[in-house]
Amino acid sequence: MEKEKLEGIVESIIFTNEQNGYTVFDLSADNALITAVGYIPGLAVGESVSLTGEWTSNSAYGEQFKVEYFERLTPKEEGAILLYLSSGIVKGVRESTAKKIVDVFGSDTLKIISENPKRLAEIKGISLEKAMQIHDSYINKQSVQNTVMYLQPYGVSAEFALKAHQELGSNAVEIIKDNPYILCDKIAGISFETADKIAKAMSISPLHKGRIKSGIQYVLMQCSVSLGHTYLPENELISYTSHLLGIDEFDVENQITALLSEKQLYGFDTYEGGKDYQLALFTKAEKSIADKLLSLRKVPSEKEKESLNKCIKDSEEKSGIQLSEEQKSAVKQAVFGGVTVITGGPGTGKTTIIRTIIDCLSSLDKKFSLAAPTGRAAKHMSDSCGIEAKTIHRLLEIGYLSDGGRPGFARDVDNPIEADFVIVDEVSMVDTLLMYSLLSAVAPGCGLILLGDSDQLPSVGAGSVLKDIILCDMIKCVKLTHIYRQAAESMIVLNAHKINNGEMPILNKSDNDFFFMSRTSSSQIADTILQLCSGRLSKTYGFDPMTDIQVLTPIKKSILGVYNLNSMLQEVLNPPSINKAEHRFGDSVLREGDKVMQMENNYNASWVKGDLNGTGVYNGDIGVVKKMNSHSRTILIHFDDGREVTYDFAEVRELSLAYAVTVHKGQGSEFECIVMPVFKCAPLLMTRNLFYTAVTRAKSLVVLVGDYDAIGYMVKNNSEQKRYSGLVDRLTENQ
DNA sequence: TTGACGTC
Repeated sequence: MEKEKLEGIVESIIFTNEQNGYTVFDLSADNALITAVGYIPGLAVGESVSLTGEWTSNSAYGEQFKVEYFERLTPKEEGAILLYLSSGIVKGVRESTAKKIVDVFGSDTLKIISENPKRLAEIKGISLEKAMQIHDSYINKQSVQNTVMYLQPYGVSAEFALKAHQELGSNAVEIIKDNPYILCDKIAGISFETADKIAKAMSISPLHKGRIKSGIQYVLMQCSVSLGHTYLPENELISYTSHLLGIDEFDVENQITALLSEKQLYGFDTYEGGKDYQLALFTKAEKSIADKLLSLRKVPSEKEKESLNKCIKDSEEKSGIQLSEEQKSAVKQAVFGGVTVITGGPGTGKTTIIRTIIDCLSSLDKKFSLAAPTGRAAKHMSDSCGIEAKTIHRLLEIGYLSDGGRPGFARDVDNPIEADFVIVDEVSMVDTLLMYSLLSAVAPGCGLILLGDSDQLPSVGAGSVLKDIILCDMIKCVKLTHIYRQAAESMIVLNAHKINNGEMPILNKSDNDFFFMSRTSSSQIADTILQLCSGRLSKTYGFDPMTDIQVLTPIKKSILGVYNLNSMLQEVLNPPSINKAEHRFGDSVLREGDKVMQMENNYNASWVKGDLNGTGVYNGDIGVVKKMNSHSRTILIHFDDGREVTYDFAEVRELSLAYAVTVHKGQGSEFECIVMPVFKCAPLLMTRNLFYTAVTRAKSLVVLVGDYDAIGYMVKNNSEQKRYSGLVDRLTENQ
């Protein structure tokens, strides 16, 4: 996006969050009234500001200018100064006082307030005490401004500069000059590179202690982000850090010791006699997860288990599905075992078990909440259980905390989830920090049921929580192995097992359901996928390209990414026509008849479903573009559960074409037919888990298109097992 | 390189 610069006068303040300075206001610039949003604390009507940022469109409020950097132009002439002081921006000064001061000091007013405040007391009605109070209030406002202005040239946006000022106080600039690294240590969102840039500009020594300490923590953080580690072995930490900072390993070791005594870092002895080092954040998270899981455990009594026999029987009659002994015992354990993990591959009956558990909990009059890590997985859970499931973030009520405005969860230790049971699906995608937040919000005594398949996609964030819980052998895990799906003898299931064992799948056996088409270039792969989806598969198998066939790909960008495949698929599956209205926005087009997915939560959108109506469309909802109206600038979307929602053209950015989706979004859903490009992309994504997940989304047909060697690479790449995580040790120590 | 989230 192109950065734009605007200058103008603040016309009115629409909203201010006093805690964090987030402000919504109208600005008159170039004879137009503009709504702008951004972090500008204490902004007042009448102020002149210069804003840098970009245009955004907000679903509920339309076009808005999002401010990243700002400059307040200090008012120079008397009228402007009077307006400025009258706005209430300086504590202790209202309109009448402002007028008195400006009458006396004219255009020197602000200079007097900041440099020679005693002179204010010359004015009748202003005591010396009040004069000093006015001075302090004005200087404090200036210090916010100074911090923002000092940090902006280094690429720190107003939002983060403000956080720095809040954290460091009115001497922020002095403190930063003394040790710029305090910025990346204390303010989430300011990077080590930014702090290092400021330090370089000030010629701070590369051996500055603050620099080395921050470097160590930065390396640990980077390794968690890019590799999923929650700690690093000593030798790796020292060598990466000394490399990054261009200093001696010995100097790094010294500061590790310092960080340990400051409790910023924790050390753990390894079995081999070495040391592992972990950021305090992850130590706390892993310790809490372990403590909570262990404390939730209960051993169900025989009497309790028997008491469920009738509920289970009723549930079986209702669904017409007979549960095996293995499944019945899983249900009993889940209902009375405090905390239970249920794992199993596709077709092993997890959905049947969740439904039965829900029936039992309902008949016991228990309150329960359902959740999953991605929007699409939550949607799938809702559909298969007939009860609303939320993303974990939504269950925890993500929002802005009152203390400083960082995003945070409203549900926590002090305000736990109001339920007797919390049931979470697709737990393999839950990372350490999210699990920590989730478990913190689970009240003592609340039942916890975790379901997942540890062979499927791991979390994007650090840790391998589900694998660790299974591995530690301290929490009751029910492992479902029997495959109930009618396709038990199909090649899809057989190949899924082969992939899991690191073997090549069997391809192209005649009369079967697992095919590979060799294509060398990206454009050949894309062309073949288009042919398959637009005709070949529906001719041969009778699949409906809109509902039965799903293209899954690992990435979003490049020729074989979601964006491009979607626009190519749109061309063949729903081509332009004079009968179909369309709407262009950004690089994309939406046309009547298109298959779309809602990509973010919109709590305000209202829907209609027959006689019913309500509000809210959520990330992962899938639908079809029914009608477009270029006069009212609206689009009607028909969602697959029957809800109809009218989108304003400005809201259309929340939608994306859904002919192709990422494998990550596909986890949790099933489709008749999967078409997947197999090609060399980012090695971190070319994993066995990803390939296994994609393949097992298919109920009756898998078609792989591309490079045979890429399949081999994915099958062999089980890099996810190489994540360093301390959770197993926390779960098993002291037991 | 994948996911989640948002104050008028």
